[in-house]
Amino acid sequence: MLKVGEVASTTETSSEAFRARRNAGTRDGVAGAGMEISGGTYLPTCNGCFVRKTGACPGFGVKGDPDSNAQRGVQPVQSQIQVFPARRPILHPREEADFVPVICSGWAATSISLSNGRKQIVSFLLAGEAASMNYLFEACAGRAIEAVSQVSCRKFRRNDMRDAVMQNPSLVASLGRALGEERERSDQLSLDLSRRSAEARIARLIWSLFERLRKKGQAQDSVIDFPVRQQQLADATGLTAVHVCKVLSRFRSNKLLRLDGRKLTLLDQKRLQEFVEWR
Amino acid sequence: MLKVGEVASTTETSSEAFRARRNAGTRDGVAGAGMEISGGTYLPTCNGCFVRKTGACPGFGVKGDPDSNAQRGVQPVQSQIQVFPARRPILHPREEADFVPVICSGWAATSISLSNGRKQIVSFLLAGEAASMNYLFEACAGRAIEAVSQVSCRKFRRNDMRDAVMQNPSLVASLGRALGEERERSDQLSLDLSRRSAEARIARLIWSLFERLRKKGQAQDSVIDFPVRQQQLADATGLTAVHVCKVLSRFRSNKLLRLDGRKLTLLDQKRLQEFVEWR
DNA sequence: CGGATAGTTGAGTTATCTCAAATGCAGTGG
DNA sequence: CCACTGCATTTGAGATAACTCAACTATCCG
Repeated sequence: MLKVGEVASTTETSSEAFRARRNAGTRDGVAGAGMEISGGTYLPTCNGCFVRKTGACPGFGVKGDPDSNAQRGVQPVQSQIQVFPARRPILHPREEADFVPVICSGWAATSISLSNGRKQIVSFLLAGEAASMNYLFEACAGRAIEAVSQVSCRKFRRNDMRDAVMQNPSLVASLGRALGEERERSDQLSLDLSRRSAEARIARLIWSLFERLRKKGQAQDSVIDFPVRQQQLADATGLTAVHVCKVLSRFRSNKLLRLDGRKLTLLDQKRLQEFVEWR
Repeated sequence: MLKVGEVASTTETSSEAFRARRNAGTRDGVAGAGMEISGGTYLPTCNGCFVRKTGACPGFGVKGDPDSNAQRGVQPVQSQIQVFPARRPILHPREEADFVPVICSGWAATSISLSNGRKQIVSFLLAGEAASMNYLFEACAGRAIEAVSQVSCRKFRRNDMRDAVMQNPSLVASLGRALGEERERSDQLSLDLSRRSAEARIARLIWSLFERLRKKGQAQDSVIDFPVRQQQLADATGLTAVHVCKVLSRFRSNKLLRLDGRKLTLLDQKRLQEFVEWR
């Protein structure tokens, strides 16, 4: 069983962890945000990310998986899976890494920082998301990745991964779509930071995280796990932690949402969504 | 001779314009910012962009061009070249275009807008720059492109272009590098918008534009053509035109730069560069 | 239980915005 | 060549969203 800090190097061996998860996960048809084992250890809970389609993920290279390319004779790409406790760095901003990092469970964040400590979180990464398609080509210089909640992260060998994608037109198409989504998000981030009010930025961030989890089947009704600190919300919205706090309490008193423990409940999706589209 | 608004469809025919330019351009070894013809018409002045390496640009598919893949038997990709007057839209934000736009001469800007008119310029495009590598895969939904100065823009058929790139490993590598640069720039933009002062944003923008032109050999000493309006500087830095004006006049009175007519002179590169690295 | 981390609240400051009026500059038509 | 129009820039005065600082409380974790 995989413990915090342990590394499992693998081409196809450590897929037991995945198989265990998948069985547990599909038992009731709902994928939870993380399966807690005695002692707070989490197992991967992703439903498969971009890599799954390539047939390169050992977690899904299992016979009979309809989404897997295993049957088509694609070889899994060598990878390591590794577990990080919350708030720990996963990848340093100047690390010349030759791998593609993928979040298998938990929440992570990618950020860039000024030397005076000021920081911008560029994106949150949820279970089943590659950090960025850019890693297929080269390390994202300057970007740090850190764990928000406890995270398990799989690192695929870049060159093998890239070649596997390039030789398959339908994967190239997926790559293009993924790159497009990244671009769209980063455009919207710029627009948020420059032209939207603090309220709108926070509402939009929360809404988009909720939507992403909902699409993965990880929202129960209108409540989601929300391990993000206010300081991190501030880093993601270009605000101050103090100001985030004030806006959030305004939201609370307006009955837009509830946020306690590490659970987030959307109480008035309609009004919240107005922020998303406008202002 | 190509006039404003005219369209030249071509696979390799309209390369005369390019050949003319190249001859003129290389006469004294310096590429000017635009070759003025009687009546204010400009001809392309790029030194070749990403597309040149693919051998797909008819402007450079000429025998004996060492950078060209023409000798290696690569077919030029079908394209149209088109001239736009300053301040005119080149590509509408929701246009489902099946081509890759490349700026052959002049300045353009890509931007995204809110429905209330607020706007963020995501990048300036200089002669010899593709609008974004994303266009190789799909249209950049939501992004508008508009001419800043007079622009000539070549549009390559997307699918042919993409296939040409994908089947050549060294082009894939260039693509990766280009995507990385785009990511880096958009990361830095977010960081600017959220965490840097108005002074720093403007100084950095000006500095980076200057550097890009200098690398293309389009800076005479420390002066460049600078067709950008203050409103556009504001749209690019997330500020107000009024505030941009105030910051610029502070820069002027501090003898950091001169900016009149449509010429920009950097008077104190050292002090300006301090903004670039810090704050 | 104690120390560290995270969140809350209030008071005062400031960078940037909005509004408005004045100036300059380029292009147009007579 | 001139008056006229429309856009870009400049400048000042006042408003405000978000910031900083600081003290306090709540929560987490060993």
